[in-house]
Amino acid sequence: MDSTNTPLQKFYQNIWPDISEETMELISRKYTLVKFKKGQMILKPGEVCTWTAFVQEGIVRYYHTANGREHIGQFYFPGMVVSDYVSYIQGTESRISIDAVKDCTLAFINKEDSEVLREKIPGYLEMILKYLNQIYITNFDRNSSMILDSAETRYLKLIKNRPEILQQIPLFMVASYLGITPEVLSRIRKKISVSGH
Amino acid sequence: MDSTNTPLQKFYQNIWPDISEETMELISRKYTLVKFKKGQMILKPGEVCTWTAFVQEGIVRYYHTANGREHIGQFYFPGMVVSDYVSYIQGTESRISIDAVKDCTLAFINKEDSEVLREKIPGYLEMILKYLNQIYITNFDRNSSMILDSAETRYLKLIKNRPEILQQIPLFMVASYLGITPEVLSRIRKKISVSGH
DNA sequence: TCAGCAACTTGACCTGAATCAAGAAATCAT
DNA sequence: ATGATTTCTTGATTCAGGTCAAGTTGCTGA
Repeated sequence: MDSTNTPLQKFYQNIWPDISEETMELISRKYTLVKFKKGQMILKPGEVCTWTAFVQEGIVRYYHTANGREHIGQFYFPGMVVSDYVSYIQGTESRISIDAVKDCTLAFINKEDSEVLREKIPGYLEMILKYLNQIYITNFDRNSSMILDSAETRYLKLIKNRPEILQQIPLFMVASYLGITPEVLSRIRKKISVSGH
Repeated sequence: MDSTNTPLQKFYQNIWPDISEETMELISRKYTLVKFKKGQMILKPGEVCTWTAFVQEGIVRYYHTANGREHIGQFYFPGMVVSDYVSYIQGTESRISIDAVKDCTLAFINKEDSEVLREKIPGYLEMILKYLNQIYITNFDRNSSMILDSAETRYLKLIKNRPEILQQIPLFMVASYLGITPEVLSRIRKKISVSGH
């Protein structure tokens, strides 16, 4: 196995620039790789989420189901961390679903192992805090946009800020992520392609 | 000054049940009380937020301004922590406003003093993490509700989960917090008072 | 390679919430 | 107290986005 350069290791080296070889090694050993086929469920509502995972390859999403319709909350690309953090913290039954948008490989670590790392590795807690701060900002911006911006503005911001989503995710899922129906997204795209050309 | 029982101290004792007298004393000394009159600005857009504060007394809100309209993001009651955490973390100019909904007293601590506490007090970082986890859940629930629920459902949940808001905040601000106009809130209330009796 | 299905588009119509306007009720300042 | 301002309500109308229906396009798998 290539000991550098995996998305997991890139993540740690990025968020924790002076991380030592030994620490990186210690962390890496706690993770277990699991592959999922496109469409396969990773977490179902009602289950308790006792893990967090890195996307090593492929794409994952989480979504709510309400009135028989899916509302996608986030897409996770290689290098990103995925979990139902609410269920994970509280130990409560998950109210969301997580599944594979494309064939993917995830690196899992369970709660107990995380706690071991937290106790053994000085600086691990700081790293978690730093990560949570990043997530806080990402979530804040996304939620602000949902409240303040029109559907068209949200779409334009998505093109600008997360073009990989447009390139790699089917439009009906992009629509769900934007909080609109596929029909409305189709009309927005038509309008922009006309006015923008 | 009464050394127990202030909202600040209740907060710490609650989130950190086995906190020592000395630690509590050390923390308390870093905070500075400031009073604000109803309507007075506490943080303006463009300023960098270098502090966090406890509400000791009164009510505070944060809001976005877009297209000349206010969108209230949160109300803070005694015992709650208020800050522009995005600006605080990143050191960037704030995009939100914080002001006093009622006359209030806040206990401020600045970023440098927080960092001193973080270095000196074992367990302080764990406490911050625990607090951030709470905030994560609160925000997640609120944002999910904004996406999944109708205006009426959001109002009914507010009555159930945060009755103090209905009791102490003018309706036009409640409407803004719910993401609707005062007219729509008025109609929802009328409908419920008819059907509910 | 082509049948079958899923994704995307387009049109017609509907609906929840916003907007505009105008009173009524409550609150505040002098 | 009382006039002025702010908040709340009600009605009429508009609008962004949703719904329903019917294609079209494009992918997929034997």
